[in-house]
Formats: sequence, structure tokens, C-alpha cells
Amino acid sequence: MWLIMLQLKDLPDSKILKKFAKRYPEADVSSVIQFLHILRIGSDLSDALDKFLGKYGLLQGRWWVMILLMREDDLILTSTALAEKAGVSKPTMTGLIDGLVRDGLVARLEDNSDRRRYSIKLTSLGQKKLDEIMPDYYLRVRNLMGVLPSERREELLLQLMQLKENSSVFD
Amino acid sequence: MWLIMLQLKDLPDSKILKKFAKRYPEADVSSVIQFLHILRIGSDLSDALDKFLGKYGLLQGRWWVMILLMREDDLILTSTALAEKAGVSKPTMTGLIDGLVRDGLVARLEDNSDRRRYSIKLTSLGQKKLDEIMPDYYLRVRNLMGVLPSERREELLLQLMQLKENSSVFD
DNA sequence: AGCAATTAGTTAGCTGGCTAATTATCATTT
DNA sequence: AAATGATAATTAGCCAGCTAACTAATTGCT
Repeated sequence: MWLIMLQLKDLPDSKILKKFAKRYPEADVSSVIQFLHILRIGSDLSDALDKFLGKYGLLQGRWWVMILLMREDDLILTSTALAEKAGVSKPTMTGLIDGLVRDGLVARLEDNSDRRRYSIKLTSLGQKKLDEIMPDYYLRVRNLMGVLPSERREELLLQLMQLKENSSVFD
Repeated sequence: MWLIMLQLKDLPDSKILKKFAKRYPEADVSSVIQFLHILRIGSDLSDALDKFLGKYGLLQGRWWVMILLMREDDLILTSTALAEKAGVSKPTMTGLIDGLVRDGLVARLEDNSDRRRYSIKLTSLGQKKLDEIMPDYYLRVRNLMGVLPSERREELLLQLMQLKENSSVFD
């Protein structure tokens, strides 16, 4: 879903590192390489998830919308609420919903009390699709994360959180 | 650069968890939440980097092309080589180069020995732009990664690599 | 020499991200 | 009751990713 920042085979060799170090002495090589690796691994995991969802004719965006709807007792949310919960802009959500409506996984229902507003509802076909995907998804996530013992995973997460909280250095 | 998968405020509450656990008993809640957090943090860091580059009128894709060119002694690569090194498809690279050419940061040079081929060269304006960005970038990466002591960072990376190597579970 | 296969690059058309601007409706205020 | 302001959703137009299909040129084989 994003640019694959760095092919591992393209880690700079020592000649290149020297060139860059000479021109930009403020570089800390190990932190740069680690940073790029973190971005890269996130991208790889995201791609793997997309490829998996692709087998069911979905991608992360639309799949996530369906999950958000399924969380609701009546399977309904407004477009704006969906955009907020998914963390995307409203125009992006419009596009995701358009695709889901086309595939019949979701329906737009008119709102009688406010004619600007549409209710978005997970259809029974959408629910069926989720019931196909989710067990498989959960199994695979369990297998993926299973390579690390749970204490390690907690540590890992804490450290990533620290980085994230520090991401304001780019402001 | 990718979908923001999960707003922290939208972590499922216990009522929702129960609903999903009942319907999908194969779910391992902690591994799912950790997995989503990892994706999310990668996306946040990537966004922060994009926003930073945006101050200089660039985004990750074009910036990375310029860095790859600067690595070469003659500042030249072919479009195909750039696509491979950046890990994107050839059509995507065509688009990135188009944008860079438009801004004068890169030039297309004809190749006399093979008229299908173009050489892509970093212009002096492009080099000037990199010289503006890179010191600032390196400083910020150093500050970002500095929150974790270097042994922690090594551990973190090792664990992420293990996850990555295991990402074939999604195949 | 000539035809087939390969290669470099682009175009077309899809997905999904964004901001800015627009349309339609609702709410408020006078 | 009318004008102003706010809000819901969409449209327009950009960037960046992809696959499939295409053009043009080179390579290789007989």
C-alpha cells in the first residue's frame, strides 16, 4: 500500500556510505538504516495483508470499513463516522463506500430525519464475506505473531510506541 | 502513504471483543491488537516522513529516486534500474520521473547506443535540493531513534525481521 | 538477411490516499 | 421568515501504487 522504501539488496555499501558521510557529516548511519528497515518491514507486512485480502477480492481499506460496520449492533454508521474511525478523509471514505456498494457488500440508506446524511449498512452479503475472511485472517495473524513469545511482543510494541511518540521530531 | 488502519481511540472495547470472539473463536486478541498496532505505527512514521519532505516540496517516492541517483558516481541510472532499486513497478517509476523532470530536479538524457533507453540524471538543482534536505533529515532521524538506546534498537530490528520472515503465513 | 523473442519505456485504467471547492440541507439568530 | 453559518457528502484534481497491453528498438537464431 505504500512505497517500498528500501530493497534490502540496496542497502548502501561502504563506498556509498563514505560519500554520504563526507557530504552529510550529521548522519548517524546505524539509526538511518534502522529507521529505513522499520519503514520497510511495516510496508512488507501491509503488503502481505493486502495480498491475503486480495484472494477474497478485497483490500485493506474496504475490509476495514466492513469490520467497523460489523462492530455496530445495527451494522450501521454514517460516512463521516466511518471516515473518523478509519482515520481517512471524507472523500476517501466516499470512494471506499462506492466500491463496496458496487460489490453489494454495503448499502446506502437514506436518513429521513436529515436528508444530507446517509446510513451505511453492512449487507448480509457483506457479513457473509466477513465470515469467510475473518477466521482465516485470525488464524494467520496468530501464526505470524506466534514466532515471538508474548513477552517479546509486548516489549516490541512498547518500543515502537516510544518511537511513535517521538515522531514529532519531523514537525 | 497508506491507510491509517486503526485509530488508537478505536481499539475495540470489551463488548465488541466479545461479539467478535463469539463469532470467530479462532481469534487471539492480543496478537491481533499487536499486529494492528505495528501496521499503524509504521504508517505513522511514514506519514511523518512525508510531511517532513513536504516542507521541501517532495514526497518519499521522488525523494528516494534522487537519493538513488546521488549514490552513483555519474549521478545516472536507467528508468528500469531505478524501478528495481526503489522496489516499484516501471510505470510507477515513469510517473515519479515525470514529476521530477517537471520540477527540473532530474533530466532525461538520450542514449545513443540504445534508442529505447533513457539515462536519468540528477541535475545540479536536484543536488542542491538534496543538500538542503539531507542534513535536516539526518538530524531528525538521529533524534527520533535516539529515544531508544542502541542495544534496544538492535533487538527491535531483530524482532521485526523475524516477523517479516514469517509474513509468508499470509500466502 | 529476416523473422522471432526479448527488452525499455509508456499508456490506459484501476485502487486508494490527499486538499480545496461545491452542493444541499439543517440550525441559528435576528 | 430570511439570512447567516455550520455540517454531510460529493466532485475535481493531484500524487503514487498496481497490472495489462502497447510501441519501438535491439538481440538472437536459423
